[in-house]
Formats: sequence, structure tokens, C-alpha cells
Amino acid sequence: MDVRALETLRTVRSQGGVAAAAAVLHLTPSAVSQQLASLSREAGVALTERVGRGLRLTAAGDALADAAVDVAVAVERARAACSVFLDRPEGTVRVSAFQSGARLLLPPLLTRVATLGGITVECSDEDVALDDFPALTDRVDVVVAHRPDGAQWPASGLRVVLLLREPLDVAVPRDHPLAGRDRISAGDLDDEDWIAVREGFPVATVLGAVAAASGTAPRIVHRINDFSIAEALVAAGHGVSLLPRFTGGGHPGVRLVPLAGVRAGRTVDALMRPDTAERLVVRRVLDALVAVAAEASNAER
Amino acid sequence: MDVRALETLRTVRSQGGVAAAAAVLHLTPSAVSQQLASLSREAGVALTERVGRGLRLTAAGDALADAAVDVAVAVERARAACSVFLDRPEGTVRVSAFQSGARLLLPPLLTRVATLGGITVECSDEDVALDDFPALTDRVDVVVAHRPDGAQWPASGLRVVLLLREPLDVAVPRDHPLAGRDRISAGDLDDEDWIAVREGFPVATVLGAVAAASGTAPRIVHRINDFSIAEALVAAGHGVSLLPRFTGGGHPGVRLVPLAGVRAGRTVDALMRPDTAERLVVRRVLDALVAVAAEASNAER
DNA sequence: ATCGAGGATGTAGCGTTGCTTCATGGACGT
DNA sequence: ACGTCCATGAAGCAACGCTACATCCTCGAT
Repeated sequence: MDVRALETLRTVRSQGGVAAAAAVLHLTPSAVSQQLASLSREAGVALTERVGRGLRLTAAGDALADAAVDVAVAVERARAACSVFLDRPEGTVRVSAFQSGARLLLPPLLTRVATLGGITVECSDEDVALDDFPALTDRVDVVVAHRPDGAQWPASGLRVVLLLREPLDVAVPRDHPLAGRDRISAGDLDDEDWIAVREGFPVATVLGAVAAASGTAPRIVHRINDFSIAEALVAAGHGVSLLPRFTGGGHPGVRLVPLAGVRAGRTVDALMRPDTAERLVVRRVLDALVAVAAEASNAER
Repeated sequence: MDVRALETLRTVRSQGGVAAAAAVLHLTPSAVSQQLASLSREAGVALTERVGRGLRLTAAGDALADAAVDVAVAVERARAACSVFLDRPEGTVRVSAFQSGARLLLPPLLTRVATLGGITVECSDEDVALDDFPALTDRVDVVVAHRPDGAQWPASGLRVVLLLREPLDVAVPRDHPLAGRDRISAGDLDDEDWIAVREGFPVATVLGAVAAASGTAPRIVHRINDFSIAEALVAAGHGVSLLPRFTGGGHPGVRLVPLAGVRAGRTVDALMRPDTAERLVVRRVLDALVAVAAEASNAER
């Protein structure tokens, strides 16, 4: 039972195929396939089965992949047990975040981690569909992800740490009739043009929930994922939008007005594989990230 | 962090040296040494330190060895997760027992396991000093061991399953003045010659506890570890002894009389490494062993 | 239907890893 | 002071695992 092969099995499951797993593991598809074959030989049962031109794990493969998570966690705990005796935790941690989260959290995270010394943080911005966030944890140590109110991450083999909850406000142009209001109710927005995010992406469902409260379907004229672009469009009078309260860059031409009646918001979490979550340096960075998120949501309201 | 190397580290600790560990692992001392060196390089700290002509684990090494137990357990759990999907558990399990325990438990164990089919049990008899029982678990899957009342096995990385508790009775010759009694108190035995077990071996301390109750030091004339030999000596009138109630072969020339006042007894347990305890076949054998032990202690009183 | 693309899996060859053998250097007991 | 025991290095060899290449299969396109 090679630990590397178990790792590979997990990756094949999370990435959904041999080729994708091979890319993540920096291997050729052939190597991955051979590892699976060897593992299956050792286990005495088939771990994968062909489906179409891809493959999927059998029940046995799924069970073994679950067990493989515990193996990886135990190995990382062993590593951490040694790191304790090192004078100071060293290493590099890869952190990714979606755009608005990145702008809010990454700068203060980097300065805070810098004070610890010895830990290098490599950042990247990754904006993917809601369902694709978990798979990022194979490539990146800490994934800052967001989800609309009500949605939950799949529990299987994923460590989730809540960073902050952020209300979604209605963004209207500065000169809009509603701009002076303290609160806006869903019914006030029936005649507006909407700038929404792409389908399948986080908070896409929230607009639907708001519209449901007023009973009319929203008129979506643009689909923009980057909130700062959406903000610019709103300022230019091309529609209204739902934008997160803390992240809104404070564009001078835009006013954010809270929604009345509907509870609209998103949650920002840190996602990690259970084994990477055990790494000492990762835990240090995560602690810093939690602190930074707390400051951010306190400071801005 | 190679799993094999972690395994090696554990063995070096439990066996107390590179050479002994190498023997258990079927390797050369050089290979063991190289694995330790590679592990230490990877961990970044020294795991062992020379002491005299041997070596001992450092604090970091000890911590890593502890973590290695969890790794081994996780790996075996993974194996077991696959075995569940196999039609029927197969494999061989090595069981060892001290003499009297072996005679009592091994025959019914073998017949019981035979009914399961597919599992081979390899038996051996190992009589060692009390402190040496745990180290046997590196060589043998299930170690049937015994300990005097009050003694405990070291908790570190050892799974203990209680099999039975057995009172120790006073064995006297058939024609001895005390042979007719229902109970014997400690004071009645002040003038007897004793046949004890070797120092450091299980139940050696019990005789001391009995003597303490009467206030006089026991006159030990022979030290015999094998209870059936001790029994023969008692029958021939060479002294009295403390013998386990269930295991006593029922030698016609010997009477076992319970002790009054003092609680004298020994406990028989199954000892396993935590990782081997996870193996499915081992668990089957262990279940059988527990059942056999229950029958034995019920049947014989 | 035919063809091409994408995906998984075998085969040959090569590099790396990890073992054994042999030799060296301390530490203890006689 | 010598021999023994134990751990550790260096050299050589075998085995394992990866890459590269080829094959088979499935699906979507023309």
C-alpha cells in the first residue's frame, strides 16, 4: 500500500479522471494508471471502472480513497510532530482567492505573515464555479472560496474554516432615484436592469431568491463575474447589481443600499484538504487569515 | 516520509537498537541505519543519539515514532477497507502464548478458527520476562501474555484485550496436611518450601504479596517457569507452589486450595500492535480467542 | 458512416531508489 | 591492550517507478 498511490487515488477521485489527476500530480497519465493498477492488484478488488471514455471509482475504490485521507492526515501529523522541534516553522504556502476576496484579504494577510518570518506565501487568484472550488485544493494549499447563503460544501474529505459572512447590498448609480434610500425592498426593483454573475458561480442564486420575494423574474442584461467591473457598469448607469458590502471598492459613482425583508449574503471560507490542514506552516497562515478576516469584517461595519 | 522508514523507527524504539530491529524486519543493520539517516534528513532534526555503543531516540524521534503508530494504523485501516469487499477474509495470523496459556487456549482456538475457513493460524510458544512481552508484538501478530494482579502494560502504542482473570491457588501434595482444607490463609504457609517462577517473570511478584500478608519471607527452594514441571515437583513433595486454577493440568498427586484473605491472581491478555489489530483477519482471530477464553474460564469454574 | 479528438491503458527503456556486502570507527568487557 | 559488539559509511547491484510511445475505445463532428 504505497502512500503515493493512495494519494493518487484520491486525486483521481477529486479531479474526476486520470489525465486531470496526472496534471495536478505532475505525472504522466500512464504513471497514474499504473499506480491504480498496482493498487488494485494489491487490494484484490477493482478500484475503478470505465464509464464512457473516462472512469469512475467503484465502491471499494471510494472506500479506499476515504481511508487514504486518514493516511495522508496521519503522515502530515508525523511531519508536524517533527516541525515542532525545529526552531521556527519554514516553508511556502500556496493561497488562492476569488477576486473580491483576494483584494480584501490578501494584502493584509501578506503583511501579517511577513511578521512571523520564515513563511513564504504564494498567492493566486482563482475564480471558478461553485462546484469547482473543492478540486482547487489539490493544486493550492488554502483556497479562499465563497458560497451563497444556504449552500454547503461537500463534506467528503474537505476541511472548511469560516472566514466571514458578508451581506449583499443593492448597488445603484449615485443619481438613481433609490440612491437616497436607507433600505430597499424587493418590490422596488421590479423595473430594473440587472448585472448578474455567470451561472453556476457563487451568489448567482441569491439574485433569484431576491426576485422570488417580489414575484417577478429579474431582467438580467449583463453577466459579469468581477465585482469591480460590475461596479463600473453600475456607475455608468447600465443597470443595478447585488454587490458584497465589505468588498465594494467604494466607487464614487455607486451607492450600496441594504435590502429590506430578504436576507441576502454570502459566506467566505477557507478550504483545505485535511492533510494539508495539518501542516504547521499552513496552520500558521490559516490563523493569520482568520485574524485578517475578522479585522476586515469588523472594520468595515 | 516513507512509511517503511517510519515503521523502522518504531521497531528500533521497541527493540531497543538497530541490530535487533534489523533482525525483526529481515534487513541488515546498514539498511536500518540508512533509513534512519534518510528520515532524519527529511525531518531536519536528529531522531537518534548515540549512548554507549547503542543508541536511543531523541525527543523528536520519540514524537515521530508516536506519530508513526497512527500512520501504520491508518494504512492498515485502508487495507481493511478493501478486505471488506473481498468475499472472504484470507491470510495467516501468527499467535504466540506462554506455556500454560498456550495449552489452555490454543487447541480450541485452532478448531474454532478452522470453522471460519481461509484463515491460517501459526502458533508459537514464547515465555519471556514480563517487560519483554510487548516487544514480541513486532514478531508475532497476537501475543497471549500474562501479568500479575496490579501490574499494567505500558500504554505506549500497544493494544491490550483482556482474555481472562485466573486466581492463583496454593498447590500442595495430595498427602499434605493442608490438602484437605477448603481454604488456606497466608499464615498457614510460613514453614513451607516454595517453588517459584524466575525473577522478572509474570506472577513472580504475587508470592511476595502473599508472604507480606503473613509477615515472613518465603523460603524459595526452586525457580521453575513451566507450571507443569512445578506441578510435578509439588506432587513429588519438593515444596508447595502458587499455580493458576484453570491451567493446572489436574495432576493426580496435587491439590489446589484457594487462598483466604489475599487476592492472588493473574490476568491473561492479548497484546497487539495497534496497526496489526486493524487487520481484518487478526480481528477475526482475536474474536475467536476472546470467545475461547470466555469458555475456558466458565467451564473450569 | 467516417474521421478526428480525447481519454485510459499497455510495453519498452531508462533513471533512481534502496538493499546487501564489505570496511571503518567507537565503546564496553575481559 | 585486545577482542567483541554495535552503529555507520562507501561501492555495487537489483528492482521499482517513471517517461515515451503505441494501441484501443468512445464520443462528437462532418
